[in-house]
Amino acid sequence: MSHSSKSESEFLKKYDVSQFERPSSSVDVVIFSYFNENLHVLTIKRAEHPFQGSWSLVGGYVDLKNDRNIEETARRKLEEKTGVKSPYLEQLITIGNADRDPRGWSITTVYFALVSFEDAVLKAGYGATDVQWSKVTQNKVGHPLAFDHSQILKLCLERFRNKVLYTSLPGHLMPKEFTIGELQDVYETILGKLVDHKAFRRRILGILEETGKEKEGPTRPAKLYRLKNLKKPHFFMRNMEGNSS
Amino acid sequence: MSHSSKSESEFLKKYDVSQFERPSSSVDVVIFSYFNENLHVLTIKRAEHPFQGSWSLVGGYVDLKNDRNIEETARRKLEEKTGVKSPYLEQLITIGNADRDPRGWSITTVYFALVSFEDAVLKAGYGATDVQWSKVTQNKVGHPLAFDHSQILKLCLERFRNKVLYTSLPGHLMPKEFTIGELQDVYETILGKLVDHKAFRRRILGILEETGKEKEGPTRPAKLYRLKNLKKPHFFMRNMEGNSS
DNA sequence: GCAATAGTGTCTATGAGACAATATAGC
DNA sequence: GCTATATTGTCTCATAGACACTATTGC
Repeated sequence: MSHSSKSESEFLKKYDVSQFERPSSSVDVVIFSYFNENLHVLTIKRAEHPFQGSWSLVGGYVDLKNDRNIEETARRKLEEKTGVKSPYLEQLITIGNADRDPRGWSITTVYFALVSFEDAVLKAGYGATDVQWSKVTQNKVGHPLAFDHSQILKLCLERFRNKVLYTSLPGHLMPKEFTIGELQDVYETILGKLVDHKAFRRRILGILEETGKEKEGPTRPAKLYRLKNLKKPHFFMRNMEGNSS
Repeated sequence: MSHSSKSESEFLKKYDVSQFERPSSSVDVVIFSYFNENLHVLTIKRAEHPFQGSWSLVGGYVDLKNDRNIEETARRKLEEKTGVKSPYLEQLITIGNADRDPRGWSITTVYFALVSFEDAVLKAGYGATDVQWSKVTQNKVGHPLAFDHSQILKLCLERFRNKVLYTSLPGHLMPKEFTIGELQDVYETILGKLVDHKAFRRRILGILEETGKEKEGPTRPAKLYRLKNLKKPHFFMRNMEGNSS
């Protein structure tokens, strides 16, 4: 501690954390999953005021006693509602202003998570009377959301959609083993447009590995793949189509 | 207010904002500029504890009375030190944990800004005894930084460097009019490697417009350009070279 | 055989990398 | 002329898009 000095430690001893008014600090997690040919986002029905009885995204206050950092807050909330322990989790943005919460100045750090539908076991838990997957269509869910959560969802979808153009992120929405066709369906749903299957295969094959198994069906069986190096997502050198900026 | 109800307004009336302990909320701004063939970042010498007398990035607490949102906090801090009113400003990341500030749990939202050297008029102002551009070399400045600011700077440089591969961001470090060669120098400094000049011109010309003027010198004069549509930065469809992920 | 889905072959278009060639200034 | 820097020409290479073609299943 080269910067430390007697006067600094004395300063800290006398420092009063409640000296200035602080905004509230929360974390929201936009949890996506894919099933029934649709993207879904996890929503909870709020048990308490404000917005009691409204649907909202998953979120909560940072727990200064138990969370070591804000990402832990996000993981805790996510596991509390879905039971999923190591999802794809990425920090999206932080929104802070005087108006977003009727209780006053509020700052929220928004994460977005991708979980496989099979892995999630929903549980309302503390603060919620219900929890459910809400179908995402047209940058929205079918009901209004509390606070500025509709805006947050929209922002998140835009970022996700853009990132899908040059990453393998949708792979994290899949079960452990899947066919290229199934993965392409997910890409097409998220992007809202069809993708050439030859170009898609060529591109995506680089980050998949064969399982040796096949998916049986009423027509020609498809090879089952899994994601290669699950550590970090892959970034392609080129975007898939129309640049969105 | 469809969600509102008598009980909600009563709840709000009785709501005590100091009920739960809150972390401190600050904003840090990594302000970059380019001159003397080097990237520089703005640093201030701290007037107060903690880290009194150390150099640090520009930052400060959110002012609940005067800032309408956290981006305004960032702009306020930036203008306070540089006088620049509308720089390129982008939110980078939010870091929150119990250890980064000796005063306790602290959350900071980090922005990064690009300003033209000519536009900045430095002023130490409140909380600083000095302010200066620190030369950036090897992901670092020449002196230690307070708090976790060295880490934040490194993170910021990595993100910036990566973004330079597919955007026109370095254009915001230039004076209003500049030559393609000058812009290429900036790209090369940031990336830490040489760039083929033909490929660079081809790519960058799409987002520049001629001023009709030329830069005189001891050799062949170079055309002066300015950035096209100053509104939003351009994203190229392809990266410039080795993908960094 | 047919229908349906899986998977391949192959041509074109775009734009980056490499690098040689040419242009224009001061001397 | 020579030097230095600016600017262009052009070949190659990687990879996306388009789209026709072949393969394998159930019926």
